[in-house]
Amino acid sequence: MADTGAPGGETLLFLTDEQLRKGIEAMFFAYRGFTADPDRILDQHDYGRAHHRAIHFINREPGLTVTTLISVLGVTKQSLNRVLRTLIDDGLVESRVGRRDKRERHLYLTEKGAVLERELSEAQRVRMRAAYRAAGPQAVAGFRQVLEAMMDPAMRRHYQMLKDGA
Amino acid sequence: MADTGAPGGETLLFLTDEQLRKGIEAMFFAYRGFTADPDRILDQHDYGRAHHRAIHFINREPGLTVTTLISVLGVTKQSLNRVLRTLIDDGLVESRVGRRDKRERHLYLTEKGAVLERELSEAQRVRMRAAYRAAGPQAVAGFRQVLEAMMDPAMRRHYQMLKDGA
DNA sequence: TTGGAAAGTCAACAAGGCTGACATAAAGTC
DNA sequence: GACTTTATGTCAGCCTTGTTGACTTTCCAA
Repeated sequence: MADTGAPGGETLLFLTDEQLRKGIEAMFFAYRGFTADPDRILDQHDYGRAHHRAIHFINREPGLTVTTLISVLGVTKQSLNRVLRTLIDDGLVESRVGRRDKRERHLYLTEKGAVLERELSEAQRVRMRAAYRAAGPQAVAGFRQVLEAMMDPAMRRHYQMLKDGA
Repeated sequence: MADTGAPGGETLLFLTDEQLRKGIEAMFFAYRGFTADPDRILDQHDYGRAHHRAIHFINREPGLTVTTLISVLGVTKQSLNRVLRTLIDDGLVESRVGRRDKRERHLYLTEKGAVLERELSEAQRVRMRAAYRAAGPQAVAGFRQVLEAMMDPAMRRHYQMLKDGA
């Protein structure tokens, strides 16, 4: 498919179906790379991607409640619970009863949990760093802009909230 | 975590752990948006994401063999076969015996398959288009550069091959 | 002619989504 | 104080989609 013939061909070239398709495929292939390194580590520990995600956000926002984590991850409580249960039983995550509201459970990584978190995130950062370095600062800015625009509003809110520090 | 104190602080700011983490989270949240619209359509048709992926690449490269598709998708033949079986039985995909090598099966979308493909990819393009438009051409270029750098070499080869037209 | 590649299939299993139902404790409301 | 709502946990069952392993058929190529 060639240019749509829309006015300003050059500047709108990036909106052709062909360009969009390339973006779609880039997302698909890149996401595979994105998860590949942590996946290998998780395998060794008998954990899955779901554990990684929980660990990531508990580390990011220590003391967050179960409800918040459910909302960030976009899964059901039953689904999260299964994962959380093993992490707590294995001593990677601690669940503390809320002080103000005793119904709430606040989640924290234990030292053991923090160790795994660092291992996972460092592996992921290595690849990210290489990609950033290869592409350069301008590209990185664009990368983030497009990704942000691609998020659902609810997800963008979570992202923004985490964005500028806890 | 502040600047590493490395030389050229400003230009290397995008390589801090904090910046890398934001990129990681952006990937996570954006990928959810990326798959959300097709997922809704697939639900209605009683298909899953795996079917979408197969349909996408068969459309992209009509006549590709099962082995190639397995390699592109990065799954086992048993896994692909289950998905492919339903698509063939439902009349969305046609499997033709190879002319030169009769062991090979070449995959094509039927008209019915092409209809669903267009529905799915159009939904995905709508979001992509909006994101591209919001971010602008420069950002899009950067987006693609970073994603490309993030891929595993084997995946990048597939991407490149598809990149410049079939 | 024989070895190996491409494909298909069967069986079994696991991770991680989901829904529905039900239980408990703690808050909040009237 | 009784009632309702919220947060959490848990049991049971289902689905998709990934895995491994075994075995078969077809057929190209050395």
